[in-house]
Amino acid sequence: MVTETHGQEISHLQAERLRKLNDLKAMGINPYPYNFKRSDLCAELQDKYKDLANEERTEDTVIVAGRVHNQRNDWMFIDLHDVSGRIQLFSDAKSRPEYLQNFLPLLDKGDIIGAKGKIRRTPRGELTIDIEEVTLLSKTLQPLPEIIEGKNRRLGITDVETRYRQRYIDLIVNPQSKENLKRRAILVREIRRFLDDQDFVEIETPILNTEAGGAAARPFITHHNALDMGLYLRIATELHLKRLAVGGFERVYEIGRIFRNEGISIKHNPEFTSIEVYWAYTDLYDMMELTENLIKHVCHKVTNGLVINYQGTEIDFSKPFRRVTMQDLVKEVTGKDLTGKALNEAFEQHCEATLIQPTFVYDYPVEISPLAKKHRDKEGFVERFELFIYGRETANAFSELTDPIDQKQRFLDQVQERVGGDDEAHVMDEDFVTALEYGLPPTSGMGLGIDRFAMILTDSASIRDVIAFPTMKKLN
RNA sequence: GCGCCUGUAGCUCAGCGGUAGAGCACUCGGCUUUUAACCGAUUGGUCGAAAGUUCAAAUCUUUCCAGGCGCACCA
Repeated sequence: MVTETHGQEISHLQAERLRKLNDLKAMGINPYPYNFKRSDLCAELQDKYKDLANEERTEDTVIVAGRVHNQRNDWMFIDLHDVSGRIQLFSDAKSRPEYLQNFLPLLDKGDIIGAKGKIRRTPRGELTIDIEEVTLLSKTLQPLPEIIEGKNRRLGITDVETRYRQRYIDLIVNPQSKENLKRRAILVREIRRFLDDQDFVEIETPILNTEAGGAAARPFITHHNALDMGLYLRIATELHLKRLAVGGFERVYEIGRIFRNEGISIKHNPEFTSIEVYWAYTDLYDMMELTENLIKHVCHKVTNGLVINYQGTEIDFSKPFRRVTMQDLVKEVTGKDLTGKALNEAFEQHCEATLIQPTFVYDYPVEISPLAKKHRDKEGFVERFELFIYGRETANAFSELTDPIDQKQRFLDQVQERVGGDDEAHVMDEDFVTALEYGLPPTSGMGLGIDRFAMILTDSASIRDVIAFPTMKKLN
């Protein structure tokens, strides 16, 4: 049977749910009520009664609420899931009250319900609530993918397009997807906690800017109507945070969304989240310490350990991270002693992919680092490091360039490159140079890709598995 | 942007010139303290879209749409 709702054809599965919805309404039941008070979460009950023996009953009445994931034997057994976990509900078809006999068959898998009853453990060892009352809290009109769990049964949906476009379905039926986002939330929380505990201050800087600076990347362009003015979405938070350091915020950071108008891949999403940290009166080597400690802290809090498995490869965060200069590394791998852009190219081509374990690569050529301070000893180099994990750049840091005259010249060099056809070269930021003229203390700065770090800590192959709603093409 | 691959029922997939299929889900009946419950019956499709070749197209060709992977770009 195919009928219609708001102009769209619907399947017989949806029609069946609509029929049940109407039957419920005819019974005087509001399928979308306003609130519900529960006494316990499922996981709390599982823990509280973990010592309850098989076949043992209690007189403890509890109230739970959640989504119906499965039912067996004409709603005799119901698997109910809430944010914490699951519990089984029981209602004997032979002895249940008439209203339940009429009401329960009008439910569907996926419906949100509340239930009240006494706790017991079945002969098979399943903690169960004997239903006394059931309340419909939200009727589902869409059929859900398979959500029955079992050893030989595949779970949920595997179609990645559906998973990304309709993440709510993915989250309902695929426990791993929910776990990834939970872990990401812990990761972000622990970064904040680690920095806040050391008196770093989080400050939000503009996303809309008249110029997109602080990185080499193509920006997104938008428009402000009232001002009739073109604006760019930020490609980095760097230049604003350093202005804050000029203003006296000696320890400052921002966790925020960055937008880069570039390709999409397994490790690139057009919008992604970075953290940038600026720490006055310190240099690159202090920042290396801070970064290593931050990563170890977060890894421990998220995974409960320091040795993790990523895509079948063990990654060990427990030992001191390797530290090697770009020149030494390139020489080690290729036997060549290079400088400048050639050094960086050789590094990217031959070395990056080999850096599986956490590795700080430092001392970068000045040509590719227009915001980093010149190396105190080595001509042609800057004080910069990048942290590589699983062959991927995960963090990037400098002894920040604080000399306004040098900074102006570096910007001018970038402008020349832009004129020469490099549309990703940095743009001139006169006000930033002016800020430096007011005095930026010696400062180290570090940026870290939250999404890529989250991939590592959730064992996700794709960046899209740690972004709730990744960028997708419009349909039709 | 380029190359390779994918798109069939709510979900997972088979079919690859000859009437559109399976398992699970849904619905109905049976049975009732299950653990993928079980037994039986039914229902369910513009085979991503359009055009072409053919007596005949899910299947072959072309174009388009969406997605995946790799390369390029990049963090």
